[in-house]
Amino acid sequence: MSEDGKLKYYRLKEDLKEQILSGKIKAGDKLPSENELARTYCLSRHTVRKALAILADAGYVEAVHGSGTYCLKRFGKKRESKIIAVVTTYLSNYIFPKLIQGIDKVLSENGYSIILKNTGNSRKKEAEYLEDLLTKDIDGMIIEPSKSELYCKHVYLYERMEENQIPYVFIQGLYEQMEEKPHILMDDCQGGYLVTNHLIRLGHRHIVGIFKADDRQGRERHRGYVKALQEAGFLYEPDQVIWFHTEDRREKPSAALKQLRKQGREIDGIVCYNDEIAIQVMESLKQEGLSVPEDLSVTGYDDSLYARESEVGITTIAHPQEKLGEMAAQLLLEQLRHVPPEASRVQRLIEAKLIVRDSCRDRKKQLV
Amino acid sequence: MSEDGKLKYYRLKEDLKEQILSGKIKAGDKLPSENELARTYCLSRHTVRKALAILADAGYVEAVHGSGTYCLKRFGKKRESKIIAVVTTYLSNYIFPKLIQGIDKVLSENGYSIILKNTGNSRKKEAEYLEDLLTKDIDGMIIEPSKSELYCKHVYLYERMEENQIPYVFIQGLYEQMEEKPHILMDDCQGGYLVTNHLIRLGHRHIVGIFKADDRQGRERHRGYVKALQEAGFLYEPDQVIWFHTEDRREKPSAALKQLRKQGREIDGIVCYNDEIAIQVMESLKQEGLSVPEDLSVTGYDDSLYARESEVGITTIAHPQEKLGEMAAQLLLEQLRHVPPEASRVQRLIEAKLIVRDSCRDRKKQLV
DNA sequence: TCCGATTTGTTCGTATGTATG
DNA sequence: GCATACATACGAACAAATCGG
Repeated sequence: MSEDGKLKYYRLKEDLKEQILSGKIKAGDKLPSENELARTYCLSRHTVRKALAILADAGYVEAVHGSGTYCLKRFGKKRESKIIAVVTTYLSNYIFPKLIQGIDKVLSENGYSIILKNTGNSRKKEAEYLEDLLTKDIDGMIIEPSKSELYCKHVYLYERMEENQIPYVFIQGLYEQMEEKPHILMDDCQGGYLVTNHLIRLGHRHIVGIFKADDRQGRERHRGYVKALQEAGFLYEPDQVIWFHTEDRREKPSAALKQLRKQGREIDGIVCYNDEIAIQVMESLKQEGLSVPEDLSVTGYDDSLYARESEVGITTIAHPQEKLGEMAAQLLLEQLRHVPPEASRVQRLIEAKLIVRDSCRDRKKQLV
Repeated sequence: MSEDGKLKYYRLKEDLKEQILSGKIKAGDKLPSENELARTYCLSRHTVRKALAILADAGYVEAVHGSGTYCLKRFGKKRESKIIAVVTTYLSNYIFPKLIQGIDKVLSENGYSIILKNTGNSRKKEAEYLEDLLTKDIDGMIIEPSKSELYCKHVYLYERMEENQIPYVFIQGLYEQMEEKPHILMDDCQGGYLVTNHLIRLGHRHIVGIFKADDRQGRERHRGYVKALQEAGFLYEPDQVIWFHTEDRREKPSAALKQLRKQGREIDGIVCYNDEIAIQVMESLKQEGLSVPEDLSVTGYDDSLYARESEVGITTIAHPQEKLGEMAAQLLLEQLRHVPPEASRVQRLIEAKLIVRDSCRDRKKQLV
């Protein structure tokens, strides 16, 4: 019934819609007047009006009393919903509050609401939510991709977003195939470089790295770690690096470290993926009777509460998550305003900053 | 123009809408036929159809070909939007992530999306957001009231929510005038009782309390503190309690405590509003050359990272925020399912649990 | 500033098609 | 099959807003 091509108003409606979608009628164009359409299509004006009413209701055109009927810019979207979707991986993550705070600050100031989606770092969930969001009436999206180091199988969903004129901004991570899309990232490579370089300058020579294998941050921090080593003229030994995954994050790092030490490997410094891992490692070293920083230096990442409040303050990397949130929101707003004919290709890296605390020792000086 | 009462179809539409909203026409009722309406209102059938088309579009009625036009159940809401609004006070708060995680878990499992609103504990913002949400197409709301200890001047907005068939659940706090509304709260009184009683049982006699004056939690924890003192037969001295506000939370507690000690007041235990205050107090005591728990015992509240990771583990109160979130979401879902003829009046208190760490000393034993 | 042609908005009458009970 | 009710369609008239002259 709803596809009944016999109905006159339906055929006219479809014909006009096709002309709009194909570009024959462009945004802002004035449509033929009702009487003119009635003449050319051999219909009564009433029937023409019915077809136009449906198109107006669906947001394709707008009738202006006394002037004419005009084709709208963003077909199919009646009005701005003033809703932005924010898709994140973890809510439990200790950096999430800062991030969402930054996003909320900018967006709420501009009258937008946030719809929150949490993937739990699952690709399947991400795809599911993107599909759901496509059915909803959102104006834009800020997305932290799940397992961003893996090839993305649902690029088509992002393409559908673009077809629906829904701009989006990547944060924290980015799929390889989409590196030109607007995004805001932390300079994790630089952060990894900073901590490693810090240890090297304090006279460390045998620096183990512990990194997360299944996200961009892990890979980037590792890249910085390698860069610092090579710059200092040290040989990069893959054996010296421990890789862990989301699933084994609670045991793998300390277990693998014990293993390394059992193999008789000399270690004087450990660059950890983040503060949580640093805490875990320090706990494990303590149990083995080693003290930080006297016997071994340890660095963290994130400048979280762990780093500030733990027994031995952790030397770590601060990265302004709140600012990242703000910048991502700002970038999205720009995209919304310019109704981009050619999508603006803005990408930004946010600088990391070294925070020196008590978990690293200057090995060039003797212990007192 | 949109309020033009001169237009016939507009008047008929408004008249029918009024009859539906007032209950004269009930859900499921069959409306008079188009011809009948045309006769009784002295209109052409076309005009009647226009009015009915608008009502159908707005979701009040549904026309069934060959049968008649019927009044729908949830007037004005076309379909379930599957969106729930979550209104919180602070995003920066260290308990927010747990809370939202619990809410998200239950709601996303049931196919709902969350729209997030953050009031910054401002009444004005809360009212503003409620108005905004009323225009949006949400199915329900979970709300943490702002400055819940003050009288609520915008109850009318909550009444409008009910008129629009949008159920809501209060969490964390509750306005005095709305104590029968569905809510889920932490038993803060019990928590305050537990820590105070713990100190008393360890032989403390001069227990100072530090509480937040501008939220329900502060008042309730204070109530528990008083209850424990009275139960133990101690005199409750108001001078022994320090009240602070959101604005002076960073200085007031430690400053007022110094003042008390300067006045020569004997103190052997301090019950703090939360872990953050406990950390602040412990820092301040340290500067004065006092050690915790040897010289003074201190308790916190929240079982946050501060309590777990600080130098001296803080004896504190755990309250499962994630569970609170889950229960609130569950309660809201119940409300949504039952489409309550009489709003179900469910209220629940979640039990507090004492976590003993190292910040309290047993004063009945001598120090070694 | 006003006029008048054009265009959309409202309202009526009438006829026919089609689904329901 | 028939009455009833909604759906589509045509024609006509007037009202109200727009816009160029």
